[in-house]
Amino acid sequence: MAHMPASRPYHHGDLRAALLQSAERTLREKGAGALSLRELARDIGVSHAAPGRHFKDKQALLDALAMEGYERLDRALAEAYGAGPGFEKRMAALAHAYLGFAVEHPELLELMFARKHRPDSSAQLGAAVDRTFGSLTRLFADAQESGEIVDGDPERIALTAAAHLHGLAALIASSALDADEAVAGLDEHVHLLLYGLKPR
Amino acid sequence: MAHMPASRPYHHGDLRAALLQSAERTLREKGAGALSLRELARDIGVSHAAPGRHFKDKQALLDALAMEGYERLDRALAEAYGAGPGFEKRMAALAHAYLGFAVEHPELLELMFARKHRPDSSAQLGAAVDRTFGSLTRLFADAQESGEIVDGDPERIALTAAAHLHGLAALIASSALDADEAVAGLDEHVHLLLYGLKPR
DNA sequence: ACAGCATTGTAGCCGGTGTCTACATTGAGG
DNA sequence: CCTCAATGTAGACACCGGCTACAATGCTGT
Repeated sequence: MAHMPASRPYHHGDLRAALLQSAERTLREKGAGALSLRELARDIGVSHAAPGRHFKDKQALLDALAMEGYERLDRALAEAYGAGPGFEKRMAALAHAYLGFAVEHPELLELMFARKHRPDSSAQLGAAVDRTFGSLTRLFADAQESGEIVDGDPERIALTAAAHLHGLAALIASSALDADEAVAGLDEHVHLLLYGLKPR
Repeated sequence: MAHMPASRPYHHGDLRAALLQSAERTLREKGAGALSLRELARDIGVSHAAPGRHFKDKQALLDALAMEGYERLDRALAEAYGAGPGFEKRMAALAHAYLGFAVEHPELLELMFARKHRPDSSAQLGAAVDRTFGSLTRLFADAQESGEIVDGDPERIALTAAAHLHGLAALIASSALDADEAVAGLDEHVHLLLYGLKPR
């Protein structure tokens, strides 16, 4: 089927994907609060009840969107992790990747870490969070073995770095912090994280 | 009108405060998404349009709630700052105060750092953020003078600490991180922040 | 090939919501 | 005491999410 005829077929083909795509667009442009299932359906050209066949309710759509966000963020972090050998290089790459994601998709980040999820989705999303911070855990486990990082519970150390990055990202996403400024000073931030606030 | 049983006076007296109080309650109990102006009005016993006299729209109410949140957080941080002399003591107290707030009022924290605010409110809220992190800035400025803290742009140093704390708080509020666990390991986190991840 | 059936889309309804406007009641100041 | 701004009310409107009954479609087993 080369082209869609003037009259749409009764079945859309892949409504679910179309909904997610359109939803992501309006999320980016108008924010999560302005997202309406009916408007999505109108834009796509199906009836207002059609989305209900693919998402149990609105929150299910938002959760699916959040999952997509985690996948994207994971890819970005994994790519950064492979940016080359060397702990500090990788650390800097991960930091830039995380903040870059926050700058490019602030609404999505907010959605991913929103506290309102359907109970059944929250398990998947929790796993997604663990996966996301997994790159960090791996990085620090490796660095600890080679003695580049202080001893101690690796989980806690990874959490320290994760909290630091997520804090910056969250402040950017909530526009409490100027994005460009934060990115510009990011290397210095990473340095402070690694070497501490106490003089050496 | 005829039927007013218990003869509530036509004017409520302080509807604005009552709205905020009731809103804060439902925010705590059912979350921000479940907040309805009409329901608030019903609970208080006024007509559905009465809230409109005190808040231009729903977002204005939420913004006012967020402002209250900042005031509370500021008080908690100021109190922690006065927890006694000594940089490290104050730092620990601030950290516990911030995370305590996140544990007790996760929905409020999310609301405070939501990215959807009325344009006119966002200025006030931005100022509130600065005020909130002001305690940190002050703390680090003092510590820097007495040589307890590494040299460098004090704003950036304060932001490092702020990001760290806010990251932990945000992860708690989004229930991506277990609250008790985070609070239990908080002193260790502060230590890592101060002394860095690199071995000394 | 084709009958049966699960999947997907439709139309209509319901209760609820935010916001607007016209009107009613009140209390405070000239 | 009289006016008038502030506050509360009632009704309307458009929209939304979710449900149900129904229609069109396409897959699968025989």
